[in-house]
Amino acid sequence: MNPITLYVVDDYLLTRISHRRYFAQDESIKLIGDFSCARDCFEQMEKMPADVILMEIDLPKMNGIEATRYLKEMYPKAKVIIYTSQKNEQRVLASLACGACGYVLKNNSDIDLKKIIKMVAHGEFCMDLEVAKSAFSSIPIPDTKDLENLYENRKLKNSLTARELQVLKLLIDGKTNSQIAREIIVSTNTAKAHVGSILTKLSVTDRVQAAVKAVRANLF
Amino acid sequence: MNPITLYVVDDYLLTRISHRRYFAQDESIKLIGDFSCARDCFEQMEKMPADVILMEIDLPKMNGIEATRYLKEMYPKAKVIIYTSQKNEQRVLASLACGACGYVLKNNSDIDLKKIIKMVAHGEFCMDLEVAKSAFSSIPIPDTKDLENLYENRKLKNSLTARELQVLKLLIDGKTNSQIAREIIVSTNTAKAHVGSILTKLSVTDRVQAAVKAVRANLF
DNA sequence: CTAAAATTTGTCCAATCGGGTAATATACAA
DNA sequence: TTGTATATTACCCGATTGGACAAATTTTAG
Repeated sequence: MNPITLYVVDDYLLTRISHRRYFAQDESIKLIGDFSCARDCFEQMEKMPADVILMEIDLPKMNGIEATRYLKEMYPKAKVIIYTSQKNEQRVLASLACGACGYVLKNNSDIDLKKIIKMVAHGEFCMDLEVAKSAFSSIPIPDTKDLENLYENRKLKNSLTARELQVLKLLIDGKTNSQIAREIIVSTNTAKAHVGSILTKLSVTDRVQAAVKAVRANLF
Repeated sequence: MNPITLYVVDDYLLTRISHRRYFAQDESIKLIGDFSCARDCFEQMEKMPADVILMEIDLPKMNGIEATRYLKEMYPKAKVIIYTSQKNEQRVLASLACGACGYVLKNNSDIDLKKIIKMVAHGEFCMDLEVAKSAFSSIPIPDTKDLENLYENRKLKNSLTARELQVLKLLIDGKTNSQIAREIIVSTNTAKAHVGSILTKLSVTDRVQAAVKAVRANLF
């Protein structure tokens, strides 16, 4: 089995040196380069792409999240692991959205970075449990009893007709009844009627509540 | 080091048998019980809590996601790994919200379940990369350049005064101007004025758009 | 084919909304 | 101390909204 090739991007020299030591006597992971900024890493990736990139977020010029997005776009097979000291929820979510395959905290002496790198290289996604907790805390707990309608968007969607869904989407865009009417080429009265039945079906009393309910249910 | 204790919950007998074999000759992971339904697992947990529970989702009576929520409530230290064959996005999100520490696909011959169990027991969060991709696909990619305002909810929040935020929250609940006025004990005119400046600051033209923008930005 | 559901349009009316303009009071910072 | 931002209230007006009721046409499903 070929060793896993690894790049490290971290602007702090001592961190890079410590990484070099840490991976030096390892057979299965080969640290083939370390960089103080994203651009240097990109250049090297062109010449010799690595399997895994260990990425700090706080970097000069281009930050690690942006760099992750770029790397995933250019090298979809490359695995980026965020390795930083903050577990800011926004940053975690942004990292996940940008395609990071892991998020590990520096100030966690307890973890085995090598094992995580191997797991990620092997097709797993890994995070510190602590990070996962804070990142997933914003996911609402659904009605766990009904597996088919966990987040009830299907229930909602199913209760509305195709036309009503179309109208609801426009309603969410903030359109008035007459604007909606113009868009779907019916009379204002018709648009009003559709909105009316949407309100009834969603059991709300006005379009604001309807819009919020739909957005919260992730209908659009 | 003590071996990791493990329970398996899966209603399919052959799966349980195959697990027994799989973990039989392992020193570091001790499979100390397997159950065909959640209730049996709960009973046993009372007598002897396990470190890790491997949980199918599709179970008779109580499903695995509900069971996960229950277990995390009763035994916060226990680690639940969802082990199932579907990667339905809703189910993944629900599992994460309910505190699962992992989500592994059955039909992935390539993975090393033992390694994952060890990682999870050790305080990591693990998922198949495939699962992660589908689950995180709904997270919007933020403005990656501005680390401080990744999801611009802070930007939004900062531009509004405390009073306006209070009004915005009520607006999102679908309250009318006069209802808002009653709640914060001011005149209807005042409430109207606040709503007006909210609309201006969010650069939208009506309260529906304001509500949607606020909800989308995860302001509430 | 037939019954049910969805789509369409209309009218009336009271309530609500958003914009504009303006004035007063207060608190906080330069 | 002197602004600048915030909070408060008021009035007017046209546009929009939601409820209620009624009815025609089209589509869909049994």
